[in-house]
Amino acid sequence: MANDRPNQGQGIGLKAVADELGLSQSTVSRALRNHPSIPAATRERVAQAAKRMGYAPNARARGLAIGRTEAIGLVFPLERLRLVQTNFVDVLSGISDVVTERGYNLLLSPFRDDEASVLRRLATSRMVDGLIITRPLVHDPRIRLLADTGIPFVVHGRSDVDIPYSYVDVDNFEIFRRLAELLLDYGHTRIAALNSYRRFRYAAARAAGYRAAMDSRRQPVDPDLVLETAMTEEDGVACAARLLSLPEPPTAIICGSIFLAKGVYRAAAEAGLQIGRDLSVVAHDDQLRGISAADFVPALTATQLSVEMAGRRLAEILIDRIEGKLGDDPVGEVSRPDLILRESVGRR
Amino acid sequence: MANDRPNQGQGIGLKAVADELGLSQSTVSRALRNHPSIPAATRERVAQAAKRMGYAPNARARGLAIGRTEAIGLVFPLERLRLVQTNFVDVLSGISDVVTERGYNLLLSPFRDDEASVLRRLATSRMVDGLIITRPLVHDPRIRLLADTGIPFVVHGRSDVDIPYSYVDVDNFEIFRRLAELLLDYGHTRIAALNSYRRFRYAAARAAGYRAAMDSRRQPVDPDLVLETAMTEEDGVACAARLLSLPEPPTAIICGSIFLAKGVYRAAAEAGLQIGRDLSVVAHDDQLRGISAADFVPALTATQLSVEMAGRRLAEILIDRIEGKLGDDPVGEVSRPDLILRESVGRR
DNA sequence: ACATGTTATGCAAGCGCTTGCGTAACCTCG
DNA sequence: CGAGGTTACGCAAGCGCTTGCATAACATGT
Repeated sequence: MANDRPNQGQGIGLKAVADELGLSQSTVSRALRNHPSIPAATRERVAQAAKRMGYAPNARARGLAIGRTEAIGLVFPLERLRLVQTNFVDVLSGISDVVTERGYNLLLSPFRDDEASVLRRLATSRMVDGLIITRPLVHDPRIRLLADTGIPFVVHGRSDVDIPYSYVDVDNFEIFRRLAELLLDYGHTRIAALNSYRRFRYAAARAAGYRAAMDSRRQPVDPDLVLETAMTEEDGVACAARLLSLPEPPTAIICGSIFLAKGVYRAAAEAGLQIGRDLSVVAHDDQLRGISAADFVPALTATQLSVEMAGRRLAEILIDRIEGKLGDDPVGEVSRPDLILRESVGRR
Repeated sequence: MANDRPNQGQGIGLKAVADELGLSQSTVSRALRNHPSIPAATRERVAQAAKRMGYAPNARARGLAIGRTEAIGLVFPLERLRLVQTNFVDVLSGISDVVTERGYNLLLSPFRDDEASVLRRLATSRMVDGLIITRPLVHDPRIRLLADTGIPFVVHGRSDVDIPYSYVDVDNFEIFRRLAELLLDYGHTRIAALNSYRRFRYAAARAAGYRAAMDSRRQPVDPDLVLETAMTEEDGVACAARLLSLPEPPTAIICGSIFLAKGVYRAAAEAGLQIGRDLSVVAHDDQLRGISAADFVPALTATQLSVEMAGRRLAEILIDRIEGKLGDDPVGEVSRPDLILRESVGRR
């Protein structure tokens, strides 16, 4: 005997509904799942009874039988929730939406330090049908790990690994390239770049984009003008202050995030500089809620891309893959930014 | 035939390990779960083999067999993630910690509008072993709904319903009462209160605490001084501005959250008022990360209680309950605030 | 040497659902 | 009116694990 308290109490099972109607479990199951072999009349009768009796399918048993849980997992470092200024919750929000629409559940797995083991456990225990991982490094070991387990997964961002995998990414190279070119077009040459840490693939790509733009105009890259920093307002203030106190300060600053830009605006105000005239600022805008480049004073020129939409696509691709709606080949989507010109840039 | 692709491919099952060692599934299962009837030697042999072969228990099958999923669910409105200033992620962080420690998983269920159906589905499908709900209303229908399904659950906060349930709460009455009394002790009588919306039980309790303090000193409560607002910095600025422009402005303000207090500080600065001298401010501090009452200038006098700890307790109580470590009676914990005196309060 | 323990392990049922296949009952038609 | 085709449903196996009970092998006491 496995269980001393079988399906009783609150548990209305398929069996109970079947008995009530004088049908077999199979028929009830099929009727509820709209199997074509069940005539509409029966299907209706069953639906009624199920509803009346308060039948709810047991997700555990169903999961075992169909070999799926109808849940996907999201693994991320605990700090990403703790950070006040982050695009993480916007991604999460996009994912949640789709998960809800498709009738899936979302298993959140924050980890403190040992991500690999969390990932492996989740993947091999078949607790979820698929996984999403975020912020890949330039060479990210998680991709191999997941590929080895055979679980469907999709990466928010790309990584330079030699195995195929699915991803949703933005063209980070292009983002910084266009931002830099815009400033070059306006006659700036001392252009600073506030970028994230280059161990992350997206930051590395942005650095390359910046360099490409400078190279194409035969402008030297001054290492003092390229800073690696976290993407918060405070860091924006600090970086801007540092840049502005340089013997030969930049005339324009590219910000990797809108939070950073906000900080730069603050620092400029404190230094008595007017944005758009004394200092040009451009940024990449993830279109997070609660903060908009258009509301900056002066309005901030920025490349723009919805990170919530990225979250949606991540979930959609993953679920399609799980349900076999995609072929066997991984799919990758990279969206290119729109550049919205506003008032934060002036001629040098 | 239920499944055309039985346990194969990546799936190393109990059966495979058993065959490898010439043992039965039962023995391997018991060995892995440290059942006392298995001698240490065998247990060791099995552990080795399992590790070597990369055995990972199938969570779905285990869940069905033991009648538990070893996962708990957290249901909350999607906006709570979207809000920039919120204590939600701190609660989440406490919950995550415990869930990880106890080997459970966390199923996140954000909902857009129809919370009841999300809740019911989660509870009846036995997809999770227990649920946490947050921010109860004064009379919250979710409690009855969950109680009816029979699933273990615990509430972050209390509600005035006539069925027993488990909860973790803070003494909100006491928080506002003490804050008000402190100000009264300093000679203030025109004391404003920035509270949340009174449909939430915690806000109603705070309102009552404020009133009790005023009543006990025979001070009239001026309705113009009691505001209902969201708990953000912006709202703090707006409310303070409104209060200060009153014909007879308050000399002291009680803030329901530290974000609100931050806004009040800003508004006071703009109005040229010095906190602690021209205007006294006190607040309740959930001890969120990234913002501390001690770091305010001047340092903010506040009642203090860790909301992350509340998150931990919620998860601990829920899991203990699931595992039957608690009796059948619900447990409730309400913590009383510490009041930390700093420099934001002066004599009237 | 035999009854009685003790120890180490296996058998098989069961968790609640899905699903391949089988089969009555009914219909259609030459 | 019987062969062949539908239609509507049921049987039972199986998903991978846990666990109550049975049992074989061996040790112990008299």
